[in-house]
Amino acid sequence: MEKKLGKVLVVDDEKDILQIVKYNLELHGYDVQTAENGVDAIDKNKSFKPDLILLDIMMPHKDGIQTCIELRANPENDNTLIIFLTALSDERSEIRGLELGADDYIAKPIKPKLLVSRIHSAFRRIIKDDSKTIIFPNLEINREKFMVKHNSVEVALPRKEFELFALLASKPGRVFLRNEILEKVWGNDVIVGDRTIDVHVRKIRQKLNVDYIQTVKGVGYKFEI
Amino acid sequence: MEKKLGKVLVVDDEKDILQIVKYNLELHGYDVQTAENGVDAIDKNKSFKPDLILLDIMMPHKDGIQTCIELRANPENDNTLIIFLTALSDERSEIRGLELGADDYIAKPIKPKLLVSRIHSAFRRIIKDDSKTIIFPNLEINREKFMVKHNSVEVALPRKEFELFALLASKPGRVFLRNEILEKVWGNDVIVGDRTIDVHVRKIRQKLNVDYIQTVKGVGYKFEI
DNA sequence: TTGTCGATTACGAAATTGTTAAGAACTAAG
DNA sequence: CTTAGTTCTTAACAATTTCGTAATCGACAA
Repeated sequence: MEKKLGKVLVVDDEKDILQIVKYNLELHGYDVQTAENGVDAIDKNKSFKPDLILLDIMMPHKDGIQTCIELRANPENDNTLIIFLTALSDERSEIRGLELGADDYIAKPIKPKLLVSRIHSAFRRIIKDDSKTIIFPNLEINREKFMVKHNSVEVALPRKEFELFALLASKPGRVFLRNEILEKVWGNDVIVGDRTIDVHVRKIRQKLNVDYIQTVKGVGYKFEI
Repeated sequence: MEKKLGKVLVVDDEKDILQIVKYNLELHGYDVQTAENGVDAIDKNKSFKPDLILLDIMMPHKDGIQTCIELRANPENDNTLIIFLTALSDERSEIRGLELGADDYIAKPIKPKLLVSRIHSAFRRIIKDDSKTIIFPNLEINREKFMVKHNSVEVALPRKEFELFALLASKPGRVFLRNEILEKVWGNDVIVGDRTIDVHVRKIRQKLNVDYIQTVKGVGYKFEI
């Protein structure tokens, strides 16, 4: 099964709309569930835990605004995006929705392409943070946390060691020439001896116990899982 | 001086619009600067470092789309929101803008209330993290009361210490560079000595007895429970 | 065997952070 | 406006960690 981009819960009382939206989002790789009213939406949110909720404002059994308020009241949903979806294209309700903690607003009638674009855009904001992490089985390198997690054990690497390791891991399998490493980790103008790199490599190997870094004689080093 | 909500750079070639937008945003507590074209915008972005850029699409000297591409190419602006502002209310350009990495889209003619709402909403996403109370086992950080409750004992921290601690705790595990800390706790224009951060860290450690703050040499500090 | 290249080790230099105390800058109360 | 009490910043020095080097060892190939 193809990996899904993210989970979206669509809430609207018109089945036609649910269908159109569901179809279009699934086409673009999202995992979609639907709800027909606010009560239903809050239930489905609990079980499905979507990343994003598309919420119609005008609905029987708890309208979208009320639903939004309730969702936002629960800190569990802090990271859930809420986008209102509504026929009321007047300024007032748009403002109200945004003030209530919604993240965006899409006016009906729905234009599929625009819808998908907005949702892509919304997701881009969510996943931006993860992009700074390089993940392998048993190994996680987080540039933001300056941390290497190896077999669920966090290992702290000093700056040079970390930068060297992260550089190699950024392109697994690719061999980095010694010159290249010097240039990227130490900078073009700093001059350090030949053994410096080796020593750092050694320290990394020592700290991780496993030999992720392989020597390519006469050439340089490469990262291999 | 009242504390500003955030920094906004408004880019448009029509001076009327710049004025209207600037006026309305300043009225609501934002720190606003303006630019009249893309080239100017990129300059001002460097010096002003806004949190959000309102970008007109149709402009002489580098249009908004091109400007957006250039801004997004620089990882320094990863956390800068970009909202397009344009008279082209057709679906096409809206999609294009969003695909390019813009975060939202506001159609002209500008309705001041709506504009302000959207911007509030956009900012809410940025500052979501420093809202209210951060809770961990045995530790509770309350931004409103400026209180830290540690093992059910309330500890009062002075402002700088509190802000520093709250900043680190807002993203547990993540390392904050010294620069980042200075910028966020002290502000971009204040210049303080090198040992200032250390001294504050020490005082926090002292008052809480437990070492929630860890040093990452050569990099910065991080919070870890 | 010998030469080359990387691995390893230990040590001193350099860089960075920790600690302390003093006084400057602020605040709140009178 | 003064005073008393905090809070903030700085500076000097101590402690620690990281960095780079040199010396030596080991593997491998010619």
